Amino acid sequence: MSAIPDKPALEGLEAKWGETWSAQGTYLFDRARAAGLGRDSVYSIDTPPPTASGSLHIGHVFSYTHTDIKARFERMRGKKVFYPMGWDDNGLPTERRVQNYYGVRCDPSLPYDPDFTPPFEGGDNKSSRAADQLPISRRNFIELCEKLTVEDEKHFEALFRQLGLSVDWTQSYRTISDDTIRQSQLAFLRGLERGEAYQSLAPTLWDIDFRSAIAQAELEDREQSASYHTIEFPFSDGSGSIAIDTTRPELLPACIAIVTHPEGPHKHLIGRKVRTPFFGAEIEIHGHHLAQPDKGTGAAMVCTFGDVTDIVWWRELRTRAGESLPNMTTIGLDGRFLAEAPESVADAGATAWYAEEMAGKTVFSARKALVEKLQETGDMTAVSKPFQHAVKFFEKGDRPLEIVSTRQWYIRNGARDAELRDELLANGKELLWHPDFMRVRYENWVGGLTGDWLISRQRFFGVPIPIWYGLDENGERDYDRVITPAHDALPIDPTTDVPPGYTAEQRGVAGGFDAEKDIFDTWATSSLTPQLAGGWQRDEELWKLVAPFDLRPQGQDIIRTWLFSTMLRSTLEDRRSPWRNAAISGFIVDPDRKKMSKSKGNVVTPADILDTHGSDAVRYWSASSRLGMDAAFDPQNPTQVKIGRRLAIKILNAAKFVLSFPVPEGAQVTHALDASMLTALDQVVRDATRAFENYDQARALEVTEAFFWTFCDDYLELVKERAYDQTDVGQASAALALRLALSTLLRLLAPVISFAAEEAWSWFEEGSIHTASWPEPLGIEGDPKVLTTASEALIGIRRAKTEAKASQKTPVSRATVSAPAAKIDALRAAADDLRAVGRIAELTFADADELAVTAIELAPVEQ
RNA sequence: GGGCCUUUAGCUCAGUUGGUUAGAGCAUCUGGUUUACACCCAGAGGGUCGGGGGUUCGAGUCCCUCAGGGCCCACCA
Repeated sequence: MSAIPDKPALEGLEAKWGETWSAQGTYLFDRARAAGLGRDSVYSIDTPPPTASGSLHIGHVFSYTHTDIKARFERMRGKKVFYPMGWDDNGLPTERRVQNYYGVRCDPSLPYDPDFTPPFEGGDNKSSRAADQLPISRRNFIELCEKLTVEDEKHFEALFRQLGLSVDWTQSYRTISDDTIRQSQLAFLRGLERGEAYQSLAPTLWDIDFRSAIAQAELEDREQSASYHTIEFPFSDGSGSIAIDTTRPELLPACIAIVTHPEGPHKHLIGRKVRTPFFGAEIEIHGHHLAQPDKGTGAAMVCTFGDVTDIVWWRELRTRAGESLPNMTTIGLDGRFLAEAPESVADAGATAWYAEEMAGKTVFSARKALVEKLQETGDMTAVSKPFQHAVKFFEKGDRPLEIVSTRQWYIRNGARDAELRDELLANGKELLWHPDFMRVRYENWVGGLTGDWLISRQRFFGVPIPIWYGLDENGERDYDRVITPAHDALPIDPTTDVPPGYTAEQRGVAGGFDAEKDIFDTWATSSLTPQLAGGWQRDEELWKLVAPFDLRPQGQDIIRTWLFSTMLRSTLEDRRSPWRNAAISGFIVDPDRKKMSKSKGNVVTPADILDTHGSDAVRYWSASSRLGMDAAFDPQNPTQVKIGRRLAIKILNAAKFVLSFPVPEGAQVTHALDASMLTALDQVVRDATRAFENYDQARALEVTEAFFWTFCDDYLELVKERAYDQTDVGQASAALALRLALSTLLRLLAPVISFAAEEAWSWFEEGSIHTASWPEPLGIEGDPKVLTTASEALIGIRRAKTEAKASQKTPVSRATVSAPAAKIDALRAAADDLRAVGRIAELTFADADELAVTAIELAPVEQ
């Protein structure tokens, strides 16, 4: 126990208690006890690993606090809380930050330089030109990634500690650690052995700047300006032409077909042959239901590949001869046109013109050149005014995606497997969602999947795909001969490790082997966070104690990525949901209801807010919003934060006051008013407990807070004279009731107002409030009406004094409270306290329909 | 085009299975106050519950419909 300060204050509580909790191991997972008691004694949390290289924003504070509140509640209820923290170091954000911070870029062809030092440190986040970045080896690059993420993680941890997250910091993982790489590679190999992972050469959504394939879940639409270009395709028999509209005229050399609706206005042309204007490739007009009769001219050109519909047509259409359509690649992996025109181009002059005017150019420049040419030849008859239309982008990319054919690794996700899809939906139904309607977003996503999950990325910093390929006698990769490492050899890097049965000298030579150089998409590892945190295939005893996890907290924006992919991996590996509950936080909007984002410049740093208002205040603001609901935050005037701060200060002051009343030995609650208050408090305990159980921390806080203010403003005012006066027979009862209520209220508030509650607790109890037992109803039987009626009368007395413009301390010589008979009994039970608080010499009661102060006589003011 | 959420006082939000006169905090106004708390206390004013229709003895609450705000998915010639 510590001494009660003269002037309780919030300042310094974060540092003081943060150190104490850390030193005393308050939040450590008690694994030994948990092992003795079994899985049901544990509450395990699959904490979202923040992107280490990302910036902290107020949204982190918001959603992580929701989780912490639940963790603290479960801990006080006696659960052994497994609350780890992970760091997501993988992925493009880290690569990009390292490039700018150190002024380097990765060139995998360069050898490792053990003495390398970067050109500089601390570069800003503006993207610098690739030409200004020093090329370094992959290993050097990865070392810089590791160095910088460790620094970034320290900042996150400091903030999370200041916020008061009750994380067990000894249970942490990094997505780039050896353990993680091993588990990630192992999960992949097991999937490969079960036939869930496979490679495929297919059209792929491709980001030309990152030079990597990307997955459906990473797509986003953006509005782009475009124009319809009308192009005439002459019939091969010379009998006229058919017009099409396109926004991608530069893909004309890759045009492989014309498509129109089987019931549309051009249906009579289906099967006829046309030639691509200028380039002269002979193609056929096909019918397909996806061709919309009312769009453009009613006919469209099919190119390899302008958009995802082109992929469908390329796959599904057949010529009259029954042949599938060719893949005429024109755009390279760098987004520039290839050196040579596709072989379908029949016109020699056009082939030469292509090599001169389109080869090596970007989409934009090639389009300009070809449009001019086709206008010159008269094949392009019209160009519409620019309009806005949605184009697919990589969510982290800067230019529209192209579609190129590449060989990639995939994991089955139910898109083409009804049985798996149904299993994923069934597992989603068993999961308890908070709020429940979030399940629909998951179901929509699962139901709308168009392809398996593309997990390979042509990047550098991440988990290597742990395989090699056998090389044939010509030194070419034989994709059918995938060589895998033994499970106990993991983790491996195939670019430096040698596959079983080979020697290092056989790397890259005929009959030898070749490493897969791609890495896994960051989600392919993040989808394993329960396994990473819970010791899957590393510490099976721990895994049995924590899995399936009790809680997955996360934002609703990553249901399609993180939640879905984690569900998928668990379903494939264990045929079950990885968690019992999913708590989905809303996001933070500014006062204009716009989503906060860096580009809009309305992001405030959470450290400033915490410093200015205190962690309890910010925790209160977070707790006030229900799960799934967006919360407004105005950095200029954070109203809810200020209210939280006021509550925290009030808690300290009220506790100090209550503790100033001595509780005599053997004290009993004997006074009707005290029993009444404690009975009402029991109901608050029941309501708040049920709300916390149901993941409704906002309601738990609301009912507790409402009672707390009534407790301070009415009950405490009513009994303070009696509690102080040791000659009063009711003193012991009041002092004890106050003490019991304080103890209960502090524990009810501790999950939210964690620092102030701990501070006040330390004034009269040993040990941390956060490991104290959750309050149970006291069961003292009182009449709740006594307190509510006394409060009503008190308000009447106050109003009378306010209307007389008198001080509340003004003595009253006589007062009459009129009330219905039923209430008068309650008033009589509290008459002594009412007289004391109102300074009323003579208090009488009279019958009336409604409770009111019907007569009051203020004592003359002494001159 | 499909789906989900949302609309209650100037602002931020409660309002449980339908049940008296719709609540809280902030803001506003009027007062008080210096031995728990000025980071305080008391009191007051303020709402056609987005619009319309329906079910019901009774609707903020249930149903239909329209509109505003937000998000997700689809479309992308």
